[in-house]
Amino acid sequence: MALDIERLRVLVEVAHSGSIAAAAKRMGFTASALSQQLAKLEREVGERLVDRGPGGVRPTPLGEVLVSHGERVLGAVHEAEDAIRDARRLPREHLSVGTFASAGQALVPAALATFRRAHPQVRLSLLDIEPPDGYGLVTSGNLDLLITHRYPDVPPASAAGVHRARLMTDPLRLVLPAGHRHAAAGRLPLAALTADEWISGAPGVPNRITLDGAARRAGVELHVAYETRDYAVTLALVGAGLGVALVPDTTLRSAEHGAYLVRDLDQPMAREICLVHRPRPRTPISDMVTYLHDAASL
Amino acid sequence: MALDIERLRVLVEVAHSGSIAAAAKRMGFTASALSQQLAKLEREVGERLVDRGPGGVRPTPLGEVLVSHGERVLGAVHEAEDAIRDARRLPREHLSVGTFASAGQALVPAALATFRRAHPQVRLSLLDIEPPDGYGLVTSGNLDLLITHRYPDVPPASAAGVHRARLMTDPLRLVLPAGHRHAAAGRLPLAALTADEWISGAPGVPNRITLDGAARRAGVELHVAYETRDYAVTLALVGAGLGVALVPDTTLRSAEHGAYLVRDLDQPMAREICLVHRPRPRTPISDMVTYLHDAASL
DNA sequence: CCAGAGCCATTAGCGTTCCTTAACCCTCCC
DNA sequence: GGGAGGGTTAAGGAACGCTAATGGCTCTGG
Repeated sequence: MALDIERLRVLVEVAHSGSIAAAAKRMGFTASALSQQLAKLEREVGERLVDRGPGGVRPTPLGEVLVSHGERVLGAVHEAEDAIRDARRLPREHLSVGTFASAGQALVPAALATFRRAHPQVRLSLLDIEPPDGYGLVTSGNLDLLITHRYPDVPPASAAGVHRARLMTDPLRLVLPAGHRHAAAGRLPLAALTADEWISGAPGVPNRITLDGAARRAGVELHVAYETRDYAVTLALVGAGLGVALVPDTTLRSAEHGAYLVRDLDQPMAREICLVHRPRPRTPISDMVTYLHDAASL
Repeated sequence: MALDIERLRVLVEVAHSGSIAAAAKRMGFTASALSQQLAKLEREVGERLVDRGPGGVRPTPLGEVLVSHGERVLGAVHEAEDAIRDARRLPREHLSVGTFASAGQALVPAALATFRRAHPQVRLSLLDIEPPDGYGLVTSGNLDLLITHRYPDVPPASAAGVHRARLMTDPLRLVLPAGHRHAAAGRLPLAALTADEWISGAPGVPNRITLDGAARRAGVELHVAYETRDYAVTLALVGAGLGVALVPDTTLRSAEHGAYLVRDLDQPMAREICLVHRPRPRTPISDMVTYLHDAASL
């Protein structure tokens, strides 16, 4: 067996993109080309590597294995290219940063602005990546820097082969409608809010996992009436008096003030915002890490 | 810059083989093909990667960098292939072992015989590799197992990315001609042997480095009159009364007895025999490691 | 000193591979 | 039911990489 690396790259890109068509667009090929290469790879391996479904493809278990190994191969290639650049004293001309939606509002713009002043010649690209995705993109070198988060009770993604460090701790604060019956309280136990309707993510969304875990530990049952993962929508719903919610502090700081009150739970919780990158980052990646830490410490 | 991985493989194979022609033979291509691929790679990188000399080529400094990265890439590909084999429960059909010359006499044959009984369907290939070479072959996956050694005072090869463990300690013993003036002694200081002619390797050969280091520490000057790295030749020279030498114990045990005496230095020295392989070896590599440990403990 | 052997670079030419185009099948959704 | 998005298949054409042949270079041996 001799795996062709270009085909491996196709598999990885397809897995990252979620569909053959999207991967083809990213790579500048037609979907037909990728389909053929993928079929050939499956013939070589002797087993299906992706399940074709409507709306896209998903790797099979064996496909997952090969994707993760393929990411390591591509990562090693990227490191080789970086080494050549370093040895020849050539500057890096591109930097790609992935971030989750709610981090993009305050943290990232400030750091990006500083970066642009310091490295005007480096082309920046920003990519929306919802945790816990994105680790594979860092491993394969497609992504230079990933800004991700870890909510309480959410099992941590494996960071094998990459470096992950906490950027900041972001408290999850309690948001109540104006005029809520507990508006006078400073800190509230979860048990005082069992009669309220909650606004959180759908099952599986980090915010929801954290909320469910807290409820379980407090021995209470909460009623999630509205499911959204968008905190702007959440705040609008709270402002309309439809329920209560847990919202990260950074999101509140950059949000328009509305008809809601911010309080805290008696058992404080927080999400961690993390940076993920390949080991031993060099400039300009290391600079961007610095700027992000600066922005986070304000 | 987008490094082509097949060209990287060419570079690595050429570096390992020491010449384009030899690498071409190994890979089943013509020398012309590899020459072209190598030239194209150099054009992409923008700098020379190998120095063409008579009798072969040697990597430039930048070439060395790219070779070591290329080895990691190829190693990751081999790991991917192994993962596929494991996932599909397919047996491994080939195992390649590299060893230095003087280990092949007792240790390796015993282990290989056991291995052949346990895994008759696995094709074995044995390769002569003189330390400190061979680590790159393990990294790239071309070699499954490397039996190497570390002599005192010899700077250790970097084992980054691979696993190295001591297989056994092999004392370096003093060999004197029959009838030597110190034949009655059991242990001798190096200072007692400054009048003798020594048999050792040429400068740079591990045996010689160890001997020079010991002489330096003892504050004495030794006279190396005969240079050979072949211990059979060494023993024959000693037997002929031409000088004294340091010879590994394992070599003595598998050698024909001759007209020489075996004694020890008062400051005992030993070489270490080490096994090098990729991390997390699976069967049958792990079995071979076991058999080698068994053979070493006899 | 010259002939021969090795080794590498170059060029011409061929063969294979891979990509694109185009058409068809499928599911989902308005 | 038709359109949109996604995946596959078949056929042509372009590009890439290999082989073969030639020439230059160095070292070696008679």
